[in-house]
Parts: sequence; structure tokens; C-alpha cells
Amino acid sequence: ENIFDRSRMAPKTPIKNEPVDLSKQKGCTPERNPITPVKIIDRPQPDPWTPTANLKILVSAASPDMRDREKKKELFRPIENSEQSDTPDSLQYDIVDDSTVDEFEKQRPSRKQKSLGLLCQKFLARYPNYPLSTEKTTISLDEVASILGVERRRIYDIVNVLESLHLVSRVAKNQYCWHGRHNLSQTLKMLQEAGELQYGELMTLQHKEQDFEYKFGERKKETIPDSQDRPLLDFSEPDCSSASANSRKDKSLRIMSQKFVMLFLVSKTKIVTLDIAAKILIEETQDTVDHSKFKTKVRRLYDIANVLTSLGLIKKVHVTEERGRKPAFKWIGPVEFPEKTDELRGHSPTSDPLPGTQRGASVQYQTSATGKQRFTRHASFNSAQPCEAIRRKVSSEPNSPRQEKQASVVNSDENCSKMINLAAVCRQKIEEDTGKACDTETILNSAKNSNITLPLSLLPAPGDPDFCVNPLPQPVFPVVQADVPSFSLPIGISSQASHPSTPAASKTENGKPTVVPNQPFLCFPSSSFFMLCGGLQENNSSELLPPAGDLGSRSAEAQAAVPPPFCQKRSSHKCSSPSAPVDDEEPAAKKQTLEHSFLPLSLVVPKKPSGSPKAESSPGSGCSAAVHLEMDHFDLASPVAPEVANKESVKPLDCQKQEKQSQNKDSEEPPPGNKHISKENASQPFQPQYLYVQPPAGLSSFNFLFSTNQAPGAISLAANQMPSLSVPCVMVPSAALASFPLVCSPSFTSPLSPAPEGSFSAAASTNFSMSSLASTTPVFISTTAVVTPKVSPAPSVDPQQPPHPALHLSPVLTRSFNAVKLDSPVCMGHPVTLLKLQQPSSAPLTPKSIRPAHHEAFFKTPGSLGDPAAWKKNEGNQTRNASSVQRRLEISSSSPD
DNA sequence: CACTCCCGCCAATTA
DNA sequence: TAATTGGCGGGAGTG
Repeated sequence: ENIFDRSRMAPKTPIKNEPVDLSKQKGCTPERNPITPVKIIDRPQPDPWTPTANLKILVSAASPDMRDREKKKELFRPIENSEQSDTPDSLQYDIVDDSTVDEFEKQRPSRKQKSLGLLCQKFLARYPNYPLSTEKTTISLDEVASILGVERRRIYDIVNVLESLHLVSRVAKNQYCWHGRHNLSQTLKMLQEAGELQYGELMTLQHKEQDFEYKFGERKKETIPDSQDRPLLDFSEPDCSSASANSRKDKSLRIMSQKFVMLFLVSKTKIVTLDIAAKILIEETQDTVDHSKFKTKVRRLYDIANVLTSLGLIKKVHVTEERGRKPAFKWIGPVEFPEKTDELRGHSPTSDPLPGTQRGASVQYQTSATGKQRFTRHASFNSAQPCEAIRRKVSSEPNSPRQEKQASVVNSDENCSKMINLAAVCRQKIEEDTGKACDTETILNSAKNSNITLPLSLLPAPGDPDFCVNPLPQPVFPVVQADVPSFSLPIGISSQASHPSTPAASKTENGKPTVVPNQPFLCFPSSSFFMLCGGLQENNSSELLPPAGDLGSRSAEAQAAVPPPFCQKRSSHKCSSPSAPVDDEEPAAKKQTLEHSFLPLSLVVPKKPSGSPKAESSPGSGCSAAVHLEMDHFDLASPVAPEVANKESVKPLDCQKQEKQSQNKDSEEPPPGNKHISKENASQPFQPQYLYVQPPAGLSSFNFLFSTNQAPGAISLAANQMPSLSVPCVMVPSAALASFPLVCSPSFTSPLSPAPEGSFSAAASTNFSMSSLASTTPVFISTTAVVTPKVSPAPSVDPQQPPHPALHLSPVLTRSFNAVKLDSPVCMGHPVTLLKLQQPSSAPLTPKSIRPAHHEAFFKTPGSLGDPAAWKKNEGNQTRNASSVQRRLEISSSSPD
């Protein structure tokens, strides 16, 4: 039967081709309408058998080999001819001839000739690497499949990978749009950022069995600051990717491809072994990774690797490890991304149809024609497909499903930078030897210890004016950034975040450029980072305290509150006073976002919708763009309260650049001293500064604070151990943050303010919060255990995962909050509730375990980061969690609407 | 035998 | 319901 089919196929294809091809080829060019379902035309006769066809069949029957050959030939011919696909007949004839001839035997296509890599090359050969911007070439799957002589299924494999890199995007059924490599660098950059977030610091690679290896991703790019450009990128990317990608499920292949690329980008060595990649990429595996699953994953990786190889991004190499030689791939593509250049160049001029501000929207629209839902989804995350994927998974997967978590980070330090370095070092070591890893760990530990003491201090911020958030000027960032592992958001989100900065600034300015010089907090322009400086005051802390249960309830509120602030930040420049400027933006946007997004999800959803709306809404200024980013982020959190946002906006956020600078000073140190936090601390004696990082898309709920100065180091980054977050940051539930004044903007006082208790202005501040989700529970994530002290106890939480300690987030208990609050004033001292990731080092995590954490967190939901269990533990939390989860899910689904 | 990964069944998703 | 997509894993080719 098969034979029969095949034979049929051959004839058939040509036929199709003709019609199709014609249109398509032509179509390739610009004009075509995306919309289409081109294919229709084709199929007319299933069997247009030609005489030859019959022969073929016979032949094939005679020998399978023959068949193959024939096919191949056919395939090739067309290919050779390239576009000529014209003569189907001829093909057939040829085939026939061939069959007769022995050539077949000679050529024997052998498997290699059929390889996906080769096929991909042929595919790529058909399209220009850098197509003119103006036109878009459309790709018809049917057409291509017929031309290349392969089943459509294979084309999907190629296209899906290309799509993950935004080389193509799906326009409609059967139709893909060829973008070429204009955006490739951007995409890679984004992936790198995302990868850093996810895997970043700790890229953990698990090797084999039990060993873990941690890789710490280095942050190559330090500059997060770029935010300006990013936005574009984000959008653009998102567009492309999102549009196409979102459509279905998570599309594992796409996601896998992105993750796989991320691994390369994050890896110092640029070499990733398949098994490690497979382990990391197996999200689900959670506990038991099935061997079969692993195998399957590896198969897929080969598929992806073949395509990437064809793209010249990677090459196959072998790594000899202790265990022996393992297949691996080395990244041979660009390592450094000119940042925007790509964007600017590539995009703007040429390709992007949808560039710019609108882009996101526009794109969506286009796509929308095809499928609304998809788009909608996309919209929500343009850039961050992964996120979506994650969500989906979460929702879908019972196992992994996690709740989201929120965490706010408390302190970070320069240490981060150090940490990073360490991580890198560790990673290297690890790579070299597993054993070495230990060393690194030790180091880390030491660091941690130091940190530990400090744990988090949350910011005590008082609601006061004192705290100001200033957006740091980008320039400043670099320093910090460098240090810190980037948190860049996951794909989609991050981009947005970055992007906004500029515009936002403008608005913010209105309020005041400088809010308070002294302010303890700095806001980073980039949405993603914020630096908080200054001592914290206690007051707010109280607010934070709210019991977990409360949190849950509050969280929502908090969330709502949170968002606004960010916006301001974006404006990196100045955040102005509370004065309204910002407000405008936020509110509208937020509201919209809110509407769109569901609360919890904020991260996920928001983007697009929010973005567009925001932009629109905010008349203001460029801010819009910037805002978007932030907004988006926030949105997630905030859905709640647009109002709040408004309020917030009202309040001056105060971000001043100046302050930043000052802060910067403080913060700066980090890079240099990686090693010991303690030292840093010493150096840092200053006020504690914190960097606030917006949660990556995946992590919507978490807030990260990094202490610039002190280092408590935190965290030393447990990175070593944990893949999860090695970063020295603390994750604090948004709720917690909410209470903090720092948050940004003091300006907001959000009525909503989550924290009833505290309710201070701080409340307003809460904004940050992404809280929505987890908000309630503050969590620390440290890889290592160390850190925290107190909090503790709870961490154990996860019964389930115990084995995989890796990431547990220990949920900080509510109390922790309290504690935190209390401590507050001092950054350091706070008893933060840190949750360490449990596992840290000691136990060798299995890759699986690790993965789960990462993956989930990264991909799926913020919650995923932590152990679900942890969440559970918190009683109140649980509910929340669940709710949050649901929300997410809902959102995802709903958002589209 | 291990590494690759083609092939195509068939489920999920769309149209 | 039909078509499109794409997950998945058996098992074959290659070295």
C-alpha cells in the first residue's frame, strides 16, 4: 500500500506543484496574500497518474530501493531546477528514466541525502538570507514540500525551527512568511537574555546520571539597558514568532528549538551536549524521566540540530568527557549581538512590516485574519512564546503544574556580578569536571554564608518619599547589569520591558525628573531592572507581613497596585514625581491590560494587548512604548487596578537619573569583586541598594531584587547548585514588595494597595508586584540552601519534590514577611525569609529535578520556579496558588478574547 | 553497537 | 468533517 501511495504521491506532487508552484513561486514574492490557503488548488486529482507513475509503482514494488531513489531523484530534480517546478511531467519522466537506469543505485540517496539537514539547506537555498524588506516572500508548505520532494511533515520540522528563530512566521494555513536573517541577531539576543534568565546563572546542565553540572550561563550581554531598542525587537520578534508559534500548543519543537539555542547562548563554551540539552529540555520529566522520553527528546534535538546546522549556527562536535565521548553541538553562530543593530537595521528598514510601535498590533492583526485566538495569545506574549508554552503546560500538566510563585527579591548585591562570575567559573569547572563543580559550590557556599546573614532585607521601605525609584540611566546599568545575571525577561516580555524605557522616560519626566536624590531606590529604566537604593525604612515592612492567607487575598490587590510603578521606571530617565505624567500612561494601559489580562497572569498575557492599548492610550509620549513594556510586565500583576495604577502614577515615582548615578556608584562595585560578598559588603556599607528585576515572563509573579551593594550575597548564588536561580537575588512575592515603598513609586498609593496592613504609600509601591500570582508568599530562591536562615523551616515544603530539591523555593512563610518587614530598615538584616532552594548542592540533583524547576519556572510559570510544594505549604497560599494557576490558565485562554 | 534520525502513524488543532 | 499541524517513537542506516 505504501508503495502505492508513494507512487501516487509522485505524480501527484507534480501536479500540485504546477499550480501551486506557480502561484507560490510568484507568491514568494511580495505580493502574496498572507491569507491564503493556497493549497486548495492543488489537490485535484489524487491520482493523476501518468504512465510513468505506473511504472514507478511497479518498480517500487520490485525494489524498495528503487522507490527511494526515484523519489529522491524527483525531489532533487525539482530542487535543482529550483523553482522550475514547472514540469511535473518531465519529472515523472525523468524519474522513470532514472529508475530504469542504474544510476539510482549509484546515487542511492541513502539516508543522508534525505536528511533533514540537507533538506533544510535546500529549503534555505530557496530564499534569500536577507530578503528585501519590502517584500515578503511567502512560503507555501505544499509547494515547498512538493518541490523538495518530501512529505509535508518534514517541512514542518524545518519551518518550526526556523520559526522559533523568527526566520519565518506563519501567516496562514499553509503559508509562511520568509523573513530571512534580518532579525536573527535580535532573536538570538532575546534568546540569550531569556536563556540567561532561565538557565542563566545556573545553567545547569546535568550530565549524566546524578551529576549535575551546573553551568552558569554567563551573561554575555551585560547590557540590559538597551531596553530602548529592545522594545522593537521584542515586538518584532514576538510578532513573528508569536504569530506563528502561538497557534498551537506549545509546539514543543519550537520551544525546544528556542531553548536549545538558549543553551548555546548561555553556555560559555558554546558547546552543548545532546544529553544535557535533552535533560534540560525535558520539562516534564520532573521526576522520573522516562528513558523513552529522553530518547524522544534526543531525537527531536537531532531534528533541531540539523536545521540549526543548516543555518550555520551550530556544528556537530564530540565532547569527550569522563564518561566518554558524547555527541554535542557547538555554537558557531554569532555570539555577540550587536544589540540593536540588528534590530534597527534589519528590521526597520526592511523587513518588518509591522515594525515599530504598532508592530505588535499590526502583526497580530494580520495573523488574526487567520486565527484570532492564536493571535490573541500571541499578543499576550508576543515575544515570549515560551511563556505561553509554559503556561500551557502548566495548565495542562497536572504534574508539573505549578503555581506561580511570586517572589520578590530582596537584596541583591553587586555580588550578583560576582556571583555571576563565580557561576561562570563554576560552570567551566563543571564542564571540565563534574567534580570541579564541587569547588565552585564551595565557593558559592561561602558566599552564601555571608549572604545568609543578610538575607533579605526587604526594603523596609517606608512608604516614604524617601524611597524613590529611579530609573537608572542605562549607562549606569551596565555596571550593574553586567554583574547581575541578566534577568532579562523571557523572551517576549523582556523585550518589551526593555523597550519601553525610552518613551516612558519622557512621561515620567513630567512628574519630575528627579525625585529624590537620596532616594533609596533606583528604578532602572529597563523594565527589567530596577535598582533600589537607599536604606529602607521599616514602616512598610509591616505591611508586608500579612499572613500568607492574607496575602492571597491581597495579592490580587497588590498586584494591581504594582504595575504602575514600573511604567514609570521605564521612563528610565526620570521618573518623575508622582505627578501625574506617568499616570496617564499607566492607567490606560493598565486598565486595558487589566482587562485583557487576567490578573494573575499578567506576565503572560499582557503584553500585547496591553501594549497596544497602552500605546494608544497613552497619548503621551513615547512613553507608550516604554510603557508597554513595563506595563506589560506589570500588567500582569496589576490587572487589578488600573485605578491604582493611576494613582500610582499620580504619585511620583521618582526615579531620577541622578539618583541612579549616585546609586550607581554604589552599585558599581560589583563587577569587580565577584568573589566574596563579604568584601562587598564591606565595601558596600552604603545603603543597601536593590535592583529590581522584573520578572521574566515566565516568572511573572516574582520580583527580583538584587542588592547592589551588599551582598549578602547572597545568594551566592547558589547558583552553583541550582540551576534555578543562582542569582543572588531574592525573590519576593509581589505582595511583599507591595508593601515596600520602594517600589517604585511612591507615587502610587494605591488604594488597592495590597497590603492592608502596611498600607502605606508603600502600598502604592507595591506596585511592583507582579504579585498577583504568588504574591503572597515571598519567596527566596536561593539555590543553595544556605542562605536563609530563618525562614526557613518551611522550605521543606515540597514533599513532592524533595527529591528534586533543586529548586525548591521555599516559600517564605508569611511570617517571613513579617520578619522581613520588621527588619526592614536595614536591608541586610532582615530576616528575610529566604527560601532556599533546597537542594542545593548537596544533593546532586538529578537533572530532572533540576530541570523541572528551571523549566517550569522558566517556561511555564513563575510558580514553577518554586516548588509547588512549597507553595502548598503555605496554607493560604495554596488556595492562592491554585487560584493563580487557574488564573493563568484562564488568562491564557481568555486573553485571546 | 551506538549514534543518527527518517518515516509516517495518528492525535490535536483548525478550518 | 476534513485538512493541517505536529508529537512521537519504531526501527533502519551509518560508522
